[in-house]
Amino acid sequence: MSQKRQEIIKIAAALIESKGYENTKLSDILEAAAIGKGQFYHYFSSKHELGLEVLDYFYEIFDREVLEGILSSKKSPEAKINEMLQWVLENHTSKQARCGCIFGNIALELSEHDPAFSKKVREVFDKWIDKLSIVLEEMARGKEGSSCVEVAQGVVALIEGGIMIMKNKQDIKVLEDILTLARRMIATS
Amino acid sequence: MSQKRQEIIKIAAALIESKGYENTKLSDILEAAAIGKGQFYHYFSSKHELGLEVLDYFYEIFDREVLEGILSSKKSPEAKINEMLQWVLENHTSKQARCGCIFGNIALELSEHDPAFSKKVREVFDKWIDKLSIVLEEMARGKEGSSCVEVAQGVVALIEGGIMIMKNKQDIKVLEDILTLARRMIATS
Amino acid sequence: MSQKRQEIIKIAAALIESKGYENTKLSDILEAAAIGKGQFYHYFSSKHELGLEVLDYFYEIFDREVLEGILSSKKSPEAKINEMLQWVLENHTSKQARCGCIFGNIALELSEHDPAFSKKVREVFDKWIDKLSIVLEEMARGKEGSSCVEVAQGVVALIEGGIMIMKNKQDIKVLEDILTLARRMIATS
Amino acid sequence: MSQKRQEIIKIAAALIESKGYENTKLSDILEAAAIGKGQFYHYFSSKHELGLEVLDYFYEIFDREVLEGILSSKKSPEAKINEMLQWVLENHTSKQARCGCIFGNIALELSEHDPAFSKKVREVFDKWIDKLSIVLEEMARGKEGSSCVEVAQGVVALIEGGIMIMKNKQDIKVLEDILTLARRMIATS
DNA sequence: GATGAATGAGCGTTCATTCAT
DNA sequence: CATGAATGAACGCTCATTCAT
Repeated sequence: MSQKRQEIIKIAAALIESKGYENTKLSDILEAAAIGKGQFYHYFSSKHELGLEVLDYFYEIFDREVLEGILSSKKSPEAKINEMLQWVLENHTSKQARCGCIFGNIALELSEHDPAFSKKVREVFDKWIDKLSIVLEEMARGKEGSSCVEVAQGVVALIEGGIMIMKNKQDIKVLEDILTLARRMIATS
Repeated sequence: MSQKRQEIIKIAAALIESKGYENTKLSDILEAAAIGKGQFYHYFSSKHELGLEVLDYFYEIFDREVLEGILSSKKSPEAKINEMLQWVLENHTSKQARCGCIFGNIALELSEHDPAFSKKVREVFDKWIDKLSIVLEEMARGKEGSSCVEVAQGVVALIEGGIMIMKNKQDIKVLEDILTLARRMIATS
Repeated sequence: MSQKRQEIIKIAAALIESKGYENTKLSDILEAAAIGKGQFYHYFSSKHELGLEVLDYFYEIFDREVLEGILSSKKSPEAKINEMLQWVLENHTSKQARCGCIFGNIALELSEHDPAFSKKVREVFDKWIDKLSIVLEEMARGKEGSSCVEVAQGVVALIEGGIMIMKNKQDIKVLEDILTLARRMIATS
Repeated sequence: MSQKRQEIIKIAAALIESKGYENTKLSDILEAAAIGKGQFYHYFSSKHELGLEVLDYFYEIFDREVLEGILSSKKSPEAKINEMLQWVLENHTSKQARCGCIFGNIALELSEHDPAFSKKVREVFDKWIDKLSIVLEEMARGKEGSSCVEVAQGVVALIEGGIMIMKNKQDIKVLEDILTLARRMIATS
């Protein structure tokens, strides 16, 4: 994979994360990347393709850091949950509650009319719920309770909804409170 | 208020709910309402103004049916919670899990660059959390537990996140499961 | 002539004088006159017709006050010239150098593509030059000098050009200086 | 500067000179230049920007040919005046008295509502009066008379007013007569 | 590989005028 | 007489994409 191509993806990712896909114009990307139109269309067949690559880029980070790095580690399930929630909080704290979740944003912005984006986002949520569900399973050994998949889905939904409200209020405290509830949801499941 | 104006708002509301604000072109609205450009601008000063009216339109329904009709009724808090969750489920079932929550959609689509939309959405969430929190207070009399406001916020986040995932998966079952968790979140708070 | 019609002309005249013909929208006129579209089109067949009436309205004032009231009076030619120049200065002083000459404005704004406007403006200038020329003739009895018509035309041109520069600079002093030169131009002709 | 850009400016200049700024539609320019909308907006950010460039284009010609080429030359003041007046006459003769003065036209069409245009026109008039005043000063050494600046302003006003009347009458003779008066105004100052 | 000039369908908006009541 | 809803052509402008060099 060309290095320039990766650089373009990274630059576009930052723009799309903070401004949204439609609202990030190709000219914004070209300017930020300091390249011409010809170079862009040499690396990508369309803005749409770049968008999918950007989604992949975010997915790779999320997969490496959270799904693999945290949820698939050798630590105790409790520690894994803790670290995941901590990761979420830190991620949005560093962006000052401004960006929202890129997957949720894309889900709502483009899912409806673009099956390719929709599919990718669905895979992210599915995999997240799946991995989380396995961790919950570890915790739940021998205990009664709801289906771990459903709880995992609930935790993801709670986090996504929390991020949405946090972004709308521009207040990181919303997310902190939500994560506390996520902990309890897991504990009482 | 003119009847035609109301009709345009209603038609636009349906389009915006299912396609999003930016992706609903003025020409879509004109075609659906069978009117000309001039007539549109006779009733509205801009697409933006229409968008705000559409948000008001949804808020009025939500306020009348849920915030006032259900959460402010004389029934038991348990019944009110039940009816609210039921309303949410029915609302999205009737739309076949296709639209998502109009407030959440707008929140993510426009919050960032349009303060007017952002403010209206914030008010909806705030009022919903506030009313729900009062109901939770009624239920919690004498009991220990988390702050009702935070739990209410969590319930709203859970529902919003659940609707987002439901829409992305195009599967109403997601929402059913999420609402079950919402019940438990309230019960164990 | 209907009184309402006259009222509309007067209101439109004020708007057109200060904002120009094209830049005065029909809706501005309707609002200022507090009438509906139907009433307007009852009295006038088009904006264009109103424009011509407005030009007539200004011409009537100019004719009554200057061409007849001053230039055709029984006073000495010197007094008549003096009063005419004084009238010009007072007219623009009261409007704070903001409007320019309505005839000059229309001449430049519409002459090119609208023969009807062009013709009316031409008549105003012709009649002004003509009347002024007669006064100059009275003064010149027995003296040598340029043709009075040409001097009259020069005085009118000087005044119009002076008003143009005055408006552009938004400075009434320009006009004062110009009128001094007009006096000398007449004296030395 | 791109050659195409210059070509567009030149074509637009001819249209705007003869039809006015507002009355020259973008589509007229595109058609005359045989280009598409996209190309236009590749070179200019707006019609407004083009308008200012067109004004600059005319100013450069005027500055090079008249302000510098004639008024700042080493010839006698009398010759300079003569050549300037001759330039004005030839300029309008070649355009068959149809266009008027572009600076005067813009002054009256846009001065009021567009400060950028107004400022540029003001600078043209100021510089013209200034340069002319210096020439008049040369002529006046040792003689009594009015302030040269005021006379210069009067000459410019006379010319501008004369062009206006010439355009309205579509008759170059008006301008010839006016220029004769301008000569006398200078001689008797 | 790389440039940026060129394309053109589509956007939201304006506004004089017409027409049903 | 009067209303104001309705029309629709035209406007300036956007922007992803294509193409000649």
